Amino acid sequence: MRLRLESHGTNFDKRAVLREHPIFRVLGAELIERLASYAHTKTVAAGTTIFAKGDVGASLFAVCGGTVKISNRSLDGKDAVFNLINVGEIFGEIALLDGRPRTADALAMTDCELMVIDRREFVPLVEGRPDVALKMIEVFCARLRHTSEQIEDVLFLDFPTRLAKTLLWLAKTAKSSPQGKVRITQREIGQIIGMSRESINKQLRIWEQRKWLRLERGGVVVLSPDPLAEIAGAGQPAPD
Amino acid sequence: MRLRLESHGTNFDKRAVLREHPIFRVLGAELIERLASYAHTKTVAAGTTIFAKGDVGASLFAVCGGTVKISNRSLDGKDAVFNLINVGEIFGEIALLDGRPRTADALAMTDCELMVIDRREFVPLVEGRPDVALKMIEVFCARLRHTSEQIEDVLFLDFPTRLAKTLLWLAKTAKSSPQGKVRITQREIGQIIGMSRESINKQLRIWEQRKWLRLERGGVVVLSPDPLAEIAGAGQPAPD
DNA sequence: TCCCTTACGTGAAGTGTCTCACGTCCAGAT
DNA sequence: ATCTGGACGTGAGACACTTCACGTAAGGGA
Repeated sequence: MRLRLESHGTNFDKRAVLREHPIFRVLGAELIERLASYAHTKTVAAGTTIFAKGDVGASLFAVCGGTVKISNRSLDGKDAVFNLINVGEIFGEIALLDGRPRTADALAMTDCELMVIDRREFVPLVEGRPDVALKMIEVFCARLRHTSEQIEDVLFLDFPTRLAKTLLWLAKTAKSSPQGKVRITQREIGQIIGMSRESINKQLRIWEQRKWLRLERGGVVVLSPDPLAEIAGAGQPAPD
Repeated sequence: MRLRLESHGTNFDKRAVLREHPIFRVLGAELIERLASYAHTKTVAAGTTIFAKGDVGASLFAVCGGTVKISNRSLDGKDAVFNLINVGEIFGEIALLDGRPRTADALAMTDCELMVIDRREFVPLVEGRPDVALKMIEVFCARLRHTSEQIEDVLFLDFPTRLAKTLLWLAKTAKSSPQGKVRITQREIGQIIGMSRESINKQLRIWEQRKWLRLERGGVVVLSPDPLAEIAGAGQPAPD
């Protein structure tokens, strides 16, 4: 594991992050100050495991920089990616609030800057501030909608449709460079939609020949999102 | 659709249900009284659609009797069952709290007695009572854990393992008569785990020949749960 | 009582995806 | 400058599951 990055305490402004964050900005300046004094920051290198499934640690993480992969490894080594968490989002909120073991692994895909808030500090805050509780509930609702949609997709949609959908999601959501370039390996795409690397490759090559995208080592450049969106949105027919 | 059941207002004690319910019993007698006066009851016959995906109605349902199926229909008519809700549980909490359209269909599998609480009444309650908010968050956490596990299962486990697991879940959770008899059709089992009726039938017959269970019209009787539990728990190998 | 719908049982044929096997190319390490 | 591991490309074969087609049986309504 490379260590290109040193962990040196606070290297970004916790208060600013909290003030800008959709969940925490409902707090007044006073509570933000209080939270910021509790929270500590953490800088981790790409490849670091932030927590693993089964861990009992109960903290909330806010991503201040980088991308975190929420995934899950089966007994025979297969990986399933549930979600990618980017700047301004949070993760680990389930174990934070019910105190039970973590349901998945969290892995830093890139070098990451994280803010860590502990259950001991957060739960009293929620108890005293119903509006924070409601914000958290909103987060849970969004997660639940996302997860339900994932199940739906796996059960209902065929492979090209899911791939198109995932590609667009990655291009929109994740760390895509200026012109829709998504930095992700084909193997990782396979782990997100639960298919083999080879299958991903075959479909992507078909689309590359149609000039809808361009394949590079460690990345995909989406050239024309529209036909992909049509496939993704079509729901059933799925032309190819 | 038969109408063996008449809908005649309050035919069970709302207050008693609220007092006994894991979520609502944290409220004092006063708030229970207030909620009970807001909530109305509803009795629906088996087969009734309680709400459909895309509906904007924002109410919470508590099941006071019967079983409700939370499912989802694909464009080509396939059904996926996300969850079965039994006595003492609630459903519809996502749309209740974020006010967005329903993510799934809710269908009465049996004649059902429901209690309905509206967003207008519930949200102010949550705002005023952080402990209720925390209880709701617990419900969300449980849902999220269940849903994540479903995804894991679909992606990682092979067919017999999933079937064994589902069978045991049904026997424990659902409306099983005294000796592990589960009242469910093979088609419905297929919809829960996302496989064809024929595949379900073939595997069940293998197990029937081993005397692990007995098949009946509209039901499965689990005779010896232990070997099934072993298959379900095995995780990967999956003997058959 | 006779339908007629629904559920179960079962084989044959078709097919999508995985696995395996291989080769190529690139990037960073030594 | 070479080595070496990872990522991509691509075909052949295997196999699990689906679909289709059919038959049987049970229950409910007219």
